[in-house]
Amino acid sequence: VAARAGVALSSVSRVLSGHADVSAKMRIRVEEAAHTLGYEPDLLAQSMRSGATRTIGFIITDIANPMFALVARSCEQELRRAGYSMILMNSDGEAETEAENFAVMRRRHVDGIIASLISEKSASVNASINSLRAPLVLLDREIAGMKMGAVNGDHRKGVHDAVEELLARGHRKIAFITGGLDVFITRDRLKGFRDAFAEVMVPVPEESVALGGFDEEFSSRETHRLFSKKTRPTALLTGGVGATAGALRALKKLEIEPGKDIAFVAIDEWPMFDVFASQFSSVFRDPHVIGRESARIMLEVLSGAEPRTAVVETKFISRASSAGGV
Amino acid sequence: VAARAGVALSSVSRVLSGHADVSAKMRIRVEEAAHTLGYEPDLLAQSMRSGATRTIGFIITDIANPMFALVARSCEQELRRAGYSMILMNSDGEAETEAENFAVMRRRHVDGIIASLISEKSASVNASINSLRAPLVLLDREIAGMKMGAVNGDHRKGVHDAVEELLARGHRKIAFITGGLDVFITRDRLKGFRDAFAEVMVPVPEESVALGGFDEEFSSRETHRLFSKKTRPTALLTGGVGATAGALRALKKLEIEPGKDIAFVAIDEWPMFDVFASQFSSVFRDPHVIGRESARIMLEVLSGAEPRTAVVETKFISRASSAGGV
DNA sequence: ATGAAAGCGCTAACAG
DNA sequence: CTGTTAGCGCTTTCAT
Repeated sequence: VAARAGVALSSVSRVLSGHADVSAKMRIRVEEAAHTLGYEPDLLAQSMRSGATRTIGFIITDIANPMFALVARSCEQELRRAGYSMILMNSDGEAETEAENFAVMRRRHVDGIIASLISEKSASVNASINSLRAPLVLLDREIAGMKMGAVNGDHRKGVHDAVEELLARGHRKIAFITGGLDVFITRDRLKGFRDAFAEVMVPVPEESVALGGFDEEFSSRETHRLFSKKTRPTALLTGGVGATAGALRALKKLEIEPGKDIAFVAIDEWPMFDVFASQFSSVFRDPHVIGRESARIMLEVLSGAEPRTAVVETKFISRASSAGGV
Repeated sequence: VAARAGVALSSVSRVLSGHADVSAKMRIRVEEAAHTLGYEPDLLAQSMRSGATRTIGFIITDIANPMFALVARSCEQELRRAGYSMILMNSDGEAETEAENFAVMRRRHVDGIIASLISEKSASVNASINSLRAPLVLLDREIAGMKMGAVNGDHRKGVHDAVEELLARGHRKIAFITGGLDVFITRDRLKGFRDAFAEVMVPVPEESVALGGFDEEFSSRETHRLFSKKTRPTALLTGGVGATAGALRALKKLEIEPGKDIAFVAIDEWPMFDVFASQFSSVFRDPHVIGRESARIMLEVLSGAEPRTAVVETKFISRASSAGGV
């Protein structure tokens, strides 16, 4: 190392780690030497000593989901500014892969993990989490009895407002397609859905609710099933970009025009939404805020704070498409 | 460590690293002990010793660009299967940030870097690259005199075919908006643009070519400028998802309908393209192939192979929108 | 075939 | 205030 400044290595270390107890002379001398030698600290060795890698794991189903890509960007920015790097791993929708990703993160000694779990219920997940030494921040997931950070959307609100409007417009048979009940986000959305019906004392059309997956295939299949019936729903609500994509493809095939033949509300927006889907009502949440908050909570916890839950608002934005199907 | 199998640590190491020269008895005994103790190797210490971190840096402008998100997903999958992890860093369009990202990667001792540089020309980039010990794979960039891997689209082909069709339909004043000439991708696209004009002996409408940035703002501004003129172009070609988004927003404001008032071809597709933009002609390239190939080239180089350049085909897909504006 | 010991680059504890 | 020394968890000579 740059101990060729004529001093001991420990003095160098002290200077570069900004320790007190160093003379100005020493400081200058070392800094000069370090500079001319183009010295760069070896983060690996530092990590090994300190136990902290200044590395955060980011585990999601699929970075190609535009919502997650936006979250990841803002999260990475925030982490980077604080001197942390992000290790990205996709779980590809496989619980097994997800568990393996957690294991890799543990072996890599990441300082923390920000994750959107496939399911809160799977055994592998709980094993992964329990054996984790690093703090965890979950995105729209809730695991009881564990103290961890979280960023949760106020999904109930957005969905409630959307359904409220649909009900006011006279819709009764409202279809709702999104992921399964094994994740907080769906439970919260469903709550909004049910609450809106309850408020106007209308029974929930259980047979039109399809909760099973965020993937396009599930949504496409369920849309087909629900809208091929003789008495099809008059409105459709899809939760998540994948669900929306699958539903829209299916509707196209069925020659049902969303916003005209049926009322339609998309939960979550996607790239160029304003250009191509500006007539679509939506339930909006700001992915930038989600990413930023998840990073901030993580950084707080790493500096000793108690983990907290950030709630991100969702907003129903009524546009032309919710006026269809009447 | 699990030297409580009653043997020396070195033997344990030998067994777990699959070394030869170990008796079957020893192997079994150690594996058993390792298993019961739930031993997991410390990747950090391993890296420290071996010098290899099994970590690949992925540096791009913005993971929220859907094209890059798809590339990143496939790339990460491929790397993960080979036991490597991906560290993601966005450059946010800032050369300075990009350079800093390279520096962080170096300090982290990543085994390699896959990057889509902001510019091939900036001083900071060349400094970053030259001081890099790790192999580099570039995405659609070409830096002369350096031996490195690359994944380049055959952009010339796709753009050529698109412009050829537009010219055949009688268009002469064809606008072309995309990034600057300081990156291979633009130069290759421009070549296709020029070649198509040359083949039919028509002069290139230089005043309608705006090469300056992949961001929406640039594209939006240039679209405004070009299509506000008295003799506006009759066709528009936009290179990249950002450029397309910016142009479409501007056209909307100008009340010019792409595919009807003017012919329109988008280079690169985006999420739900098939649902909302199915009438749009496009120049398509498969991001999955790009991501996969970039990972493969990296893995090859890491196992001692010479870096190579993979060429990914691009395909002009003619749809209704290229028939507009005649 | 196995054990003992050195060392990767750094920081922290202890002397001086 | 500064130098010396031990050790993070692992792999790898070098002896046995």
